[in-house]
Amino acid sequence: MPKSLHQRAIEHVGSRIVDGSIPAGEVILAAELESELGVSRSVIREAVRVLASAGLVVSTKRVGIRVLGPEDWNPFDPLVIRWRLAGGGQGAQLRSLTELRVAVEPMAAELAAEHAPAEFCGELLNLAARMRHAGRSGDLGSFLELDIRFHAMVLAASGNEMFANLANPIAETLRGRTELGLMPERPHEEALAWHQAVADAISAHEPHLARESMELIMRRTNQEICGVWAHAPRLFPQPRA
Amino acid sequence: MPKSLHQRAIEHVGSRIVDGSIPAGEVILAAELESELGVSRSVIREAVRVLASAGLVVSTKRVGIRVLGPEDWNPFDPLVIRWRLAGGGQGAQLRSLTELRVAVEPMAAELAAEHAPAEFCGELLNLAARMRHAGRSGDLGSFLELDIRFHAMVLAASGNEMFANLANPIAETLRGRTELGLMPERPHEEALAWHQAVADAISAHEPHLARESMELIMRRTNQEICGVWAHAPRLFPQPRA
DNA sequence: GAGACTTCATGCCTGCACAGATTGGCGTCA
DNA sequence: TGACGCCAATCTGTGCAGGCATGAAGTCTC
Repeated sequence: MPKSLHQRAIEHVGSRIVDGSIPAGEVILAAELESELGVSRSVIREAVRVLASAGLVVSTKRVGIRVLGPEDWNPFDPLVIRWRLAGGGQGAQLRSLTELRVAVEPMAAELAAEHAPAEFCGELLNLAARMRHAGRSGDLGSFLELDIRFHAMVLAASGNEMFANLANPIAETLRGRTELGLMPERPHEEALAWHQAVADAISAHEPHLARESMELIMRRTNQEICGVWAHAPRLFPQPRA
Repeated sequence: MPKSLHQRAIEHVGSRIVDGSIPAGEVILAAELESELGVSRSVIREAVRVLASAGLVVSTKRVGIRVLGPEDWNPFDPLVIRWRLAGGGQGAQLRSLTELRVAVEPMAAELAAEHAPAEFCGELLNLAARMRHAGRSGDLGSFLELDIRFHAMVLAASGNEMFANLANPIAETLRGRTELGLMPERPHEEALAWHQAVADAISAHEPHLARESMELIMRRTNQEICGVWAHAPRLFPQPRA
């Protein structure tokens, strides 16, 4: 599937910046990229503009396109997240996203219990039942996809569009977790019960119970993931802004 | 200060989309924008590419530049957040950001207590002391700026770059809250004590205490903000993805 | 209703002029 | 001699104008 030249240019440069192939501080010239990719100026210029909007580069006259470091990247940019998950900084990205999940999902469950429309409640109950079935029969592939849809549904049901927007990176987190073999052979019976409890509490409009049930899930998630990547270096910006 | 034509084009089109002047579904032509802004194609094309990366538009051959609706916007894009805060959707944006704060900041405080380098602890204690002084003397302007720096410092001290990146929108949230007169005449003595407790707990490396103290702050914040904007409509995407 | 044809806006390319930041040379002065 | 300040050359992104290619939408025919 040959995408547009524009997208390929973004991909080519952006992925190399995020995986460290092009170090921060490096200065590249638009003309270099033109000949390197065999495309014209307009393609390069438009791609650079998009990369600049993600904080990956700044372009200044007479000097060129300066590559910025991780402290300047927009960590919520979907492209940045994807490139980080694909490359070497995978562990740090998974840990960051998991910490975000642990913070956000209990709140999302609480809000969902207050505001979720009926369709979402029905779908949540449906998903919880199917998760139990898939989990008990050991169908890990189906379980993963149902798990993804369950958590995306809770985030959407919160009615907070920022929460809902985290569904995609969180889905990638869940996929990454299973790909790396951080999941148990088959889901714990407790986990199945907790998901059911979340769906029940949201459907019954019990915010406090929904939050607590989701916190149980997140507590285990946090142990599973953040323990593994605890050694990965943390990024601290300059204290003085 | 006349910015670059590129930035002005982004601003012109993007702000009109977010504030609803250009409704979702509308199709605009690049040629229209050229004559409307009196700039050349390259400027328009580069601007459209950036707007497309934020999910505001999609451009397809033979049809033009189609404006997308709020459900497709990237709610974490700094430009989108700024435009939403500037326009009519201000209330919903403030509520969303506040809910995000309430979820994230206790977790950030917990992580900060585990990982924060010494410089951050010193600065936090310093800021807490100055906040108390400014708060008791009724200097609300200074208090606001110190409050912003305090919360930004906690987020940075968590060592999670996604949390740290929320400092700017959260700062705007705090400014918006005071501009709209949602703050008390002078800060409550309790609030001053809670901020001090957060700084103390982080400095003493007591994660649980840091989280609980921050939760006290957030609980009040949530009451102050989300109560006011409770009526604003919530955005629910389609349950079926 | 299926397929071929026309249409038309974006995709992509190229040449040119301009603006502004860096660099280095030049002259001045201590 | 050496350090400083000014100015001009230079280099690179910014913006402009125009061209052809592409492919999706609509139309027409069978």
